Amino acid sequence: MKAKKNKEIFRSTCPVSSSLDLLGDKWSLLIVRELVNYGERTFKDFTQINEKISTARLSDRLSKLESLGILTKSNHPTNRKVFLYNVTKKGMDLAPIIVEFISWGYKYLNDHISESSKKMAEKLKNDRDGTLNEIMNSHKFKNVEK
Amino acid sequence: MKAKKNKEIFRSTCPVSSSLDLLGDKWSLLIVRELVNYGERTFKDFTQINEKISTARLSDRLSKLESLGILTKSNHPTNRKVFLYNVTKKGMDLAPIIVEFISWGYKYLNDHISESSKKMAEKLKNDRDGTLNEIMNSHKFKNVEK
DNA sequence: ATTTTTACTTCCAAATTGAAAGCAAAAGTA
DNA sequence: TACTTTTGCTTTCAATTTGGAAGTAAAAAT
Repeated sequence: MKAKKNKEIFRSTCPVSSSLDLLGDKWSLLIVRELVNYGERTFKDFTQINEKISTARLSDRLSKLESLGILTKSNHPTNRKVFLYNVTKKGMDLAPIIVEFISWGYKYLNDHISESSKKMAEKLKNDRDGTLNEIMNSHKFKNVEK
Repeated sequence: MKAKKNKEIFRSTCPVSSSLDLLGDKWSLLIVRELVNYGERTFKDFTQINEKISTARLSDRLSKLESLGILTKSNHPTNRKVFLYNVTKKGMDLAPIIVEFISWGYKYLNDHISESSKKMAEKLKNDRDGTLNEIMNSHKFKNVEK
């Protein structure tokens, strides 16, 4: 059966709104943040982030992000029950967005955020391009094979 | 009466999740995009954006963004029925985030986005810092007076 | 052989959003 | 001056999305 894909996913032809139509929910960018920070994660790892995502929602988002080509899902080499989630190039290319959220949050929510985030934000403030480059080269990413 | 403000606004002390807790709904960043692009808007202007926001939601978001200090609301000089919405420095500092969404959308949703967006995205690709600077200096912004 | 772990799914209440209609005051028009 | 239109909302309610708790099945660990 032919699944009807687009029930008007996109509100307009603006790249900002269209990107938000794909990623602008409560969790997608935080899942990407996790992968950008750690490179490879399991389902359980995601359930243990500070923001406390429910397993139902996590399951939704992981398959959505996989179908968007932002992450890949593969088998653990020895444990058949565990799956490994990796970021793709398309996902890693969201790092600049994440980084700008860090900088804005550091500037305007300073007394609320953690010390470790502040260190990262200060590093970004001193050398945005170098730090971003470092982040984007800190993990190998897997790509969807054709 | 003392309104209880924070019913746990923030999910964690991460600047990414905290920024998203303030701005990560379907409309806030698009309202900011409008102000970044045009500098000053009326309620009616916002109702005419391509993405078609309902007036109920627009009203919500404008007062929320005003209370966050991201925009200001002021009287029209001659027409007392019309209000003018302007971006503040805090709001304009979201431009880097918007700009990164443009770049990501241009790269990954290229065949969906408008020609004018593509031009902006190409300009950003050639000279990110210069273009961003230009954007951020293209409008005077009003700040909340203390 | 039994218990625990992992990665989910199911269910349903609560919160958020969309769409339409209504409204009052100000502005424009005759 | 009376009437119509415009503007910036508010109200209502159905539809969609999210949160939280519980359940499940297969694999791993004991």
